[in-house]
Amino acid sequence: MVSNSQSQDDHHDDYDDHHEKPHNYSGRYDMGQMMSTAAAMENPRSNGPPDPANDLGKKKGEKKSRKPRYAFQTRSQVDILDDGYRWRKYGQKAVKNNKFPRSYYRCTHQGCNVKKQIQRLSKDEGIVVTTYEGMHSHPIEKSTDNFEHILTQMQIYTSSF
DNA sequence: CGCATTTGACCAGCGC
DNA sequence: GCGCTGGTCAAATGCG
Repeated sequence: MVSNSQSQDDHHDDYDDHHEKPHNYSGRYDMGQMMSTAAAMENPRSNGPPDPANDLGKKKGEKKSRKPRYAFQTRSQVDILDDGYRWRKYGQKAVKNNKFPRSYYRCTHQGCNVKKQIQRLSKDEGIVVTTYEGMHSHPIEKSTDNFEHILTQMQIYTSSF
């Protein structure tokens, strides 16, 4: 898409930075298990015909939207904000209004489909916006006994305010 | 050896 | 109906 060096330099300027503060959560607790059984979620990608006679799939009874999204703005130099969970990067795309790429992370827990995306503000390179999608239904496996980490997070939150 | 990360390509949705 | 963007997956590679 960006490969084409055609029009893509004048429009695209809807820069809405109406980010919510760490205290503003507009959403209800919708367990992100909507796709837990996604084990059957196969991808008819490269291999076109996965199951020609298989028409039972696609039980899209659930709405793919309605996913609570929590955005947090943090002042940090690194985008790798460790919140105590294990994340696996599954993609990276560039944003139109941002010269910095956006990183997509996913929780590596079984049954935990929590997603997280980190993006930097082109306006303020020192600001990192972390958007969490879904909720964790498992304990943190990180050693919380490390006071240094706690202090780090405390500083982050303190800086945020 | 296992896991996490990287890049490219593909699909779906929406706009016009 | 076509084009475009965003988003996700898949395979390969590197590192511990």
